[in-house]
Parts: sequence; structure tokens; C-alpha cells
Amino acid sequence: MPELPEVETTRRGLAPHLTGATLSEIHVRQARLRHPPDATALSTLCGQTVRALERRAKYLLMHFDTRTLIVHLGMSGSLRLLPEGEPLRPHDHVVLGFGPQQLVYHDPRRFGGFVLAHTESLPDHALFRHLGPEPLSDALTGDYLYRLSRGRRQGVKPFIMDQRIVVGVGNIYATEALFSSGIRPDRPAGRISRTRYDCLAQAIKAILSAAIEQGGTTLRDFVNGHGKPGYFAQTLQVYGREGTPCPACQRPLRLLRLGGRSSVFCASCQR
DNA sequence: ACTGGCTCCTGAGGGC
DNA sequence: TGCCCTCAGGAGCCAG
Repeated sequence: MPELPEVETTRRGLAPHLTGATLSEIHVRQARLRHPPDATALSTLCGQTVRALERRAKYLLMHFDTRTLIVHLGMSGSLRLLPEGEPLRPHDHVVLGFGPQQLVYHDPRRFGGFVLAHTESLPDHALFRHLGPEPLSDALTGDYLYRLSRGRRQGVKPFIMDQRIVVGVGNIYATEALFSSGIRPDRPAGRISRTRYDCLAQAIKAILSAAIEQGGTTLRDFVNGHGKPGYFAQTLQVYGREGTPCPACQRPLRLLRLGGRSSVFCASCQR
């Protein structure tokens, strides 16, 4: 999935085409998603215009006249804009018609979905209430991570992947940011110095920003709003490269399993 | 309060 | 060729 850079890439690709467009029809072809789309509720958006397309964490927010349609891409989701009448493929679960173009939600693993919410109460919405700050905002600092991590024995990698701590950092970018800042993924979060958290916070921002610039990371099937892959995969230093030489010291990269997620790291460069 | 483990689902890839 | 196992970009829920 889509981590933050992939959702942001999708948002940037779609915004110029969807902003100001009026929804003409909605087809829910498969409602059994993690967040099941309610076809009846969604149909009340027909005739309304998209006022803005925003992102919060890994959620895409489609603001209509009276309500906001929240879209999550789960692990394998993508949105693409097609000419009306273009043939659909397997796992194209929801189609939003905007006159001559259609926005197609595709999600083989069905971990994503759609939630309709009242725009004015979005910050209080159950999906958003407990989310941490945006990683590219000034709220994410080394000092912030340092303070929240005190007393925690959990590994630093699951710690920075916890959306209550900071949003948008998934397995790929957590792995890369820890390599970049020289911190072992299994080091207890509470046993890392303020200085090293400064370095980690900067690495998270730098890597997410670079990934957005490159259109995100395509491992299997991520595509932006126009069906194009992202190019950050070629920039990845360690993710998915266990057993191959560390780009810095040439020693073989090792694999750990932390919180059920694979974590590649260099035992020599990361302490 | 934290933490790790399990779960939802489909598809790809490796070993035999 | 085919079968079975493991793993994959997320994240909510549960028990200890």
C-alpha cells in the first residue's frame, strides 16, 4: 500500500481533474471492503461538486458540497481516472462517474474502503481522533519523538509506524528512515537519545519528501491517478534487499521480524 | 498503559 | 504441472 507518499501522489494527480467536477453516478460493484461503501448513502452525493481534494495521514478526503468522502487505499488499493465507458478490470470495486470521466477504485486485497462523513466534524471523526501529527509538518520533531518514547520498551520501528505517534510512515519508509539515521529497528524506543531522534525525524521528512517527488514507490501494482507507476523503488537503500551488501559498508543486510513486519537493516551501520 | 499477536483478503513466488 | 506454504505497501481488535 500506499504509504503517505503514494496517497499524496494520488491526490496531486487527481486534484486538477476532480476539483470543480460534479459527481453524476456511483456504482458499488463489490461492497465487502474493510470500510464497506454504503451505496445508498453515497448516492446522496450525486449532483454535488468536488470542492477540494485533501489528504490526512493515509486517507484521501474528497470534499463535496455538504459531506466529505473519505477513501483509504488499504494495502493494495489505487484510484485511476479513465474516460467514461473504459472497460473495467477485476477488483475494480467502486466507480465514481464525473461526466466524461470515471474514477475507479481498484483494490485486490480489499483492505481499504469508503466512509462518508460530515465535513465540519471531521477532526472528531473516529478515524481521525487519535491520529498523530503529519510527518511533514513542523509538529514532527526529534524532541516530540523523544518525549513520547520515554519509558517505552517497544522497538523504535513499530513505534514510528504507530499512527497515534506519527501518521503516514509505513513499513517501506520506516525501514529506510532507520537505515538513513543509523538506528537499529529493534532498539527500544525509550533507549534512544534526543540527538538521535533529531536525526530520525529529519530522515523521515527527507525520505517521504523525496518519495513524493518521485511519484511514490511501486513494488507490485501501485499506480497514480493516471495509471502510472512511481519511481522511488529504485532509490530504496535496504527495503526488500536482505542478504545483499549494505550500500554503505558492504556487509550483508539482515532481516528481522518486528510486530509481524519484516525489517531489513545493517547490523554494522545501525546501532 | 503497553505490547505482541491475530485478523481481514487476494495473488505472487518458491520449494517439492 | 500442480499443490502447499509464506509473504506482501495497513491497521483495528484482543488478551495478557
